[in-house]
Parts: sequence; structure tokens; C-alpha cells
Amino acid sequence: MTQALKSGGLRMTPQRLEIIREIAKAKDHPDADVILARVRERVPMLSRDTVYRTMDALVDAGLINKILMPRATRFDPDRLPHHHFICERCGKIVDIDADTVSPLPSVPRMLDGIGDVRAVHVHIQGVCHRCSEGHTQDQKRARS
Amino acid sequence: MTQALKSGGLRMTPQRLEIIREIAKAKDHPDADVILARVRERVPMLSRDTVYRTMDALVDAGLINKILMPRATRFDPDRLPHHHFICERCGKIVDIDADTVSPLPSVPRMLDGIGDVRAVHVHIQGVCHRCSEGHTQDQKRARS
DNA sequence: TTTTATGCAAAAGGTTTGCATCGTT
DNA sequence: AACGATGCAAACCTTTTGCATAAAA
Repeated sequence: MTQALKSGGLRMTPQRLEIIREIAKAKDHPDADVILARVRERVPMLSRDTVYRTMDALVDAGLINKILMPRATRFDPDRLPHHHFICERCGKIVDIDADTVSPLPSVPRMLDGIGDVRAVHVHIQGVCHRCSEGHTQDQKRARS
Repeated sequence: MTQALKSGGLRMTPQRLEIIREIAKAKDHPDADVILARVRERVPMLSRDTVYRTMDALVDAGLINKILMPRATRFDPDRLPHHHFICERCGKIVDIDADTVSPLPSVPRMLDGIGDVRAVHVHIQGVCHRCSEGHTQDQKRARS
């Protein structure tokens, strides 16, 4: 990941290194603030701006993906095609293997008369078991 | 649409009537501000708050859908299942018939061990022809 | 008459930006 | 040395909220 950044003319700094490590291993699709909190345990002086700027750089470099959510944008280091189950109560995002929902929508590279396709994201919206059973952890309150 | 609102215990007001008319006929997935501007041509005293509150009510009633986008939330009156092509340059959203991308992802009602499914949204991200040919109208500048 | 909706203004909250300084290359 | 990155603070923008008033039911 750090390699790909450098070849894009970007510089490697201690802050970026720690942020990259954190998002690379994250399995819960954290937002900028969560990443900030986690990295600050090691780098207390890290600023929120730097997190935003680094995430931007990583997205631009195609190394991570954005997931637009009601409260805040979240980030996904997994670039292999997969779907997302999104709980509308607690905001939890669960990766869904593309083969689970059979079959994967095969979108042509080019939609005639419309444009060319860069990526396909399938959002499966619902209510997770934990929430439907009442004990919503309110991981991070999700609006509407 | 107005019927469904009333049966939900909500009241019909001149503002709501005009807002509902506007979103019902909209084919371009407008955001709250665009709806405000359009309705104000007929109802100049309409406030932005009322648009937000009405859209919320319509979404809660299940009459329209939200589409989360970088700049602002957009709204879709078409409740029939379909996909969206989203231009990452100009932000244009084009409806894609579910049959065009063959086949439609058939997501089970219940994902074992995860939760139950309410809705599935397929976002096909790309660049529309107009933008790839250089004359981006910048319909509404889309960030990142 | 009771209760919900409207408008106004202010607040909230996530994200971006200007600027001086610091650190990579 | 040159230029990108960081931190701080302030700005931005969309969306939400408190409150008094107006208007549905």
C-alpha cells in the first residue's frame, strides 16, 4: 500500500504509515473519526485533518473504497469485489461474499448510451439479528 | 401518495402537496435544495426546513427512496426495483432497468447469521458519455 | 380544540481549506 | 533547496432542532 502511494508522487510520513496500517487491518469499515481514535493511541498528536487528507489520497490512489453512510463516510480496505449488508438500526456493515447472493450482477463494462462503468456496489439494507432482538448496541447511532 | 400520507396519521398542507407533486414527477433524482428551488417558483415562501421534513416523512412512509451521494442526499420517487448508474464526474444519476445488467442479484430475504433484508441497492459507478467527452455540464459539482 | 406543520434562526456535525511551519525527497 | 504534508483554526454546507405561530383534522 505504501508502495502504491509513493509511485503516485506522494510522500510517506509517520502519520500516514500509522493510518495506513490501521485502515489496512480494519475489518469493521471505520469512519474517519474511528480511525483517528485508533491511531491516536500510538500517535497522540495526530490531527483529524491529516486523517481526512490521507483517506482522500488512498481513495484517489484506488487503494481503499468509500462507503457513503448516513452519519459519515466509511472506508473499506478490501478491494476484492464483495457486497455489503448494512444494518439500518446500528449502522453495522457486514461483508457479503459475492457468491452468497447468487448470482453476482454482471454489469457490462459499458452501458450503451450512458457511460462506462468503473465499479459496482451492492448495498443490502436491512436489520441485523442483534438489533432485531432488541439489544441494539448503537455502535454509532444511524439516522433514518 | 397523498393518500398514503394521511393514512399514516400525517396532515396534508399546501406546502406538502406541492413538494409531493414535484418529487413525484422528478426524473433526475433531485436533492432537497433542487426541490426547494422548483417548488418555490409556485410557493415562494416555502422554507428549506419544510422540504427536509417532508422528504423525511415520505421516506419514513416508504413512498420515496434516499440515494446517498457525496454532495447531498438525493431522492427517487420510483419505487419499482431498478439500479442506478452514477457519474462520478457530474453526479448525474441514470436509472438502469434491472434486466439490463443480467442477471439481477437475487438476494435472499434472510442472510443466515446476519440479518433480514429490507432493500437492495445497486450503485453502478462510472463516467457518463458527456463527461468522458469533456463537456461536463457540472450539473452539480460532485466531490471526490 | 387538539395536535401537527411551518418558518425562523441557531445549532449540530462531518468535511474542507488557508496558512505558517515542518519534514521528505 | 523544493515541495508536499501537518496542525491549528476557521470556514463550509448539509441537515437538524427549539420555539412561537399558524393551520389541519
